[in-house]
Amino acid sequence: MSEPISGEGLLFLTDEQLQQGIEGMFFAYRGFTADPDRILEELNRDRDQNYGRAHHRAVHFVARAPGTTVKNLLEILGVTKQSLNRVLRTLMEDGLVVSKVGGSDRRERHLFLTEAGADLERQLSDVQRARMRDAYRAAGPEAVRGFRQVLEAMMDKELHKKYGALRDKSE
Amino acid sequence: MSEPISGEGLLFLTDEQLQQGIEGMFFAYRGFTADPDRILEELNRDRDQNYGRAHHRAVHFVARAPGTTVKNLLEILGVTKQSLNRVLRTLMEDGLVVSKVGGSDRRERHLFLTEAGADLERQLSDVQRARMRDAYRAAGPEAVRGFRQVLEAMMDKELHKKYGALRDKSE
DNA sequence: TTGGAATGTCAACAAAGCTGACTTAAAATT
DNA sequence: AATTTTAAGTCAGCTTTGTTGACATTCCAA
Repeated sequence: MSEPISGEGLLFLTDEQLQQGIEGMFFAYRGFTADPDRILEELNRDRDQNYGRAHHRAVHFVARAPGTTVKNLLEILGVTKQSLNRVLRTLMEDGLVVSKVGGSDRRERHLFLTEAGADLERQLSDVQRARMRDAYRAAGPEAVRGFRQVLEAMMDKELHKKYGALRDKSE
Repeated sequence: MSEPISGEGLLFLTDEQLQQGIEGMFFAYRGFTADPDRILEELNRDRDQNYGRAHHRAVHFVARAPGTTVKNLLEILGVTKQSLNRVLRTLMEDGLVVSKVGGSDRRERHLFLTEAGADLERQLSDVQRARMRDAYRAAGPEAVRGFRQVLEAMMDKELHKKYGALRDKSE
């Protein structure tokens, strides 16, 4: 078996190497979501309302960009407003999220976590960060840089820029 | 703003850095699945039966480990047999997948792609590999190594080992 | 020969996405 | 001032993809 050759900046990538990257993403994403999924499942045991990944995502991005509008959240999550609305409604009913009428534009609703919402977010965030931290530590700082670079190159640039702008505004 | 310090092998990871990793996974996974999703949507236009990500995953792993059993596929995909069965049934009805009764154990069904199945798989695989290739090229060989290392560290080790064993057998 | 494993199937349900049609309020534009 | 557009929300209905639970069949292995 001959090793793939990589000259300066030029990469000879076999289909097998790419395929392994693809499967790496698949398996890693599974690991990445496993811990929050488990926590939500446990929380759902007692309760009537069931929270899933959609709720996690909503709570995550509201935590990260407090005061963001529904419109913004829709763009980031890439779902329809009907779908998001169902999620937000339950979160608001349960007192985890509140919406405030916009100051300059009163059509807009700005979203915030309540204390209870922040608590849930922290629980989910903690385990996910722990997994990420362990992976980073195991791979080392050089690998982390590379990891970030490849992820960056794989995502939709427009969307990511938009999100970056949002986050800056919300601070 | 002070830069995070990283000594030899020791990483000081701020929550912000980890959070960015988490969001990197989220956005990158979206990009990662976007192209196959689009192709499937186009194919679904004309047809009666609709294929989605579940079908893509099934076809992908059958292509990668030809002759694998339903049991194995269940473990890899992490879904119930009822859920997988629904997907496999439509794929078999449409002549994309065939199952053969096991030689040594006749309870087992070994799965294979037909020519048509391999065609679909190739279509989906091509765009996904193209995206991966572009990302790899943009990030460079050093980054790719790091990327693979972090993914490796993030996934469930047992599952991945099991999958590796399967692939080896199927060759 | 019997127990258990592998597979498949039926029914019913839930989470989370979708489209389409519509309302309300407010901002923007003409 | 009137109209159009935008933001948000709602209702109804549908699809995909996951879940349980119950059950039948086949057939290997103890």
